[in-house]
Amino acid sequence: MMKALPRTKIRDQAAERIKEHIVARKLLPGDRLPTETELAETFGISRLSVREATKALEFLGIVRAKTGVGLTVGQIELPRVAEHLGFHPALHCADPQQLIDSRVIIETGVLSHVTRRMADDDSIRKKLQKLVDQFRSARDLKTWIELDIEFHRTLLESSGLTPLVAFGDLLRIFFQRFRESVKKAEWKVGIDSHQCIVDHLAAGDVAQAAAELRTHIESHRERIR
Amino acid sequence: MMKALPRTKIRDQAAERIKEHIVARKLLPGDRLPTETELAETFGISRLSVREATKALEFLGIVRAKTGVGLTVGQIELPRVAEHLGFHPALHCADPQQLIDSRVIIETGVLSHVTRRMADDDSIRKKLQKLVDQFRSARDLKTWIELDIEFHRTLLESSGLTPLVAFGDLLRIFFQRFRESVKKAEWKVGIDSHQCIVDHLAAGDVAQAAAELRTHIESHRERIR
DNA sequence: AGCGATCAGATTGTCAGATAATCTAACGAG
DNA sequence: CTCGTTAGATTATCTGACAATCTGATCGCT
Repeated sequence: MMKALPRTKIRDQAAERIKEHIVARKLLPGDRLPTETELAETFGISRLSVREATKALEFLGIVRAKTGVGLTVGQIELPRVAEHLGFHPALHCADPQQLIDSRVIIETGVLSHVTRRMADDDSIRKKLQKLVDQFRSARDLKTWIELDIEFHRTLLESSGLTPLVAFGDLLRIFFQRFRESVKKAEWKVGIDSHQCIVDHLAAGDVAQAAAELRTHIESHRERIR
Repeated sequence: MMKALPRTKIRDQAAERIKEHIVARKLLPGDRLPTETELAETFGISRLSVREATKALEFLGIVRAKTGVGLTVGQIELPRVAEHLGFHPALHCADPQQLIDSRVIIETGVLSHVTRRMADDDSIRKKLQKLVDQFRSARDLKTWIELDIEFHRTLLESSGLTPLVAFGDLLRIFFQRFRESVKKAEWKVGIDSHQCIVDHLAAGDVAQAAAELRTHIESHRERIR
């Protein structure tokens, strides 16, 4: 199996060896890996150092650990990785205008997928409509924010494109503080926009829905300049 | 500072708290974090459990540790992430068709930004053209792949929207294996597509450039079904 | 005064030994 | 046959400790 270790940080070497083991054996998600104790013996290191390595790999989904059972090969899910993209300088230091532009591109870009799926599944329209109705009867900023977020997320989800849902979630985190500065009158406009977007989508009119959505998202532009 | 912990895996909670701390304090790369011992005291857990959390974060670059000094904030570096994720594409859990759709949306979505900037800065066109020329004179798969990646990345970069560049880099990691199965004749078609895209962009024709780019990216669709 | 060497203190890296928590399979009772 | 219990296996977390590395302060020499 694997041979004992040379240099650098012991846990990093262990992590590399585990990866090598997975590749060499052509292991797939769900396949069993040696136990922590076995790995510790094989590498000639402490079990806790093995754990440091496996927790690192586990963070990315490469390895799965189950108490009482053992270690298995995991799988790498894009949304989980995307989640941490928030610590990438491009997001962390992003210009607010870029956040707006990025949201516009993503959200208008998925609309053709939304309308196509909406044509087959009316529950999509119903779900969005329900959010608009809830928004209309909401009375405080906190709820408006939650419902606005929910609406836009549901829109992305309705496309079925999980990578973009993940990315939208990420942008949302950085966008949060801008929502908090929206005035009461502007939230009312926002409700009408959401309704308008749902109506255009229901009619299969991607271009009009996109135009409305763009205007809606860009309404933040002046306020956050 | 941070308060003591409730539930689930203790190390995972610790990792989340550390991330929250970084975000709440608006910490930047290089900024000091509490020491392992301090974190252990604050969270009311063992120092080794703190280490399991920090090693996980360190694997992605979010945290840096230096013997004798302490912990600092790091940042996500996608080449490092790519290395970790790319070692065994069989572990990737991302629907290929969704990757294609997402790429189409992102890359066509930035084109109006590219043409606008290209009108003011001819070096953008020159840079893209140079990549096409290099592509045309390349003779092996590895170089074709590199240049294709470089072209698409440059396209995103040319928009000036750094969040989308980072996200495009992430998508690329999951897309890598599909590039490797492209046949020689298809790479030649790819070269002409790149040229066509550059020409349309130079002419300020976003719609045509978008159509060509969509066709180019979607050329993968049948092969990776 | 400036430079280099040494040392003390701080912090991470790794370990040994141990108990707690969770899962699975086997066995026994109804 | 089904359900409950138990034993064994393995991960989750802990205490206590020493090793390795870094940084800043101090001292000695030129």
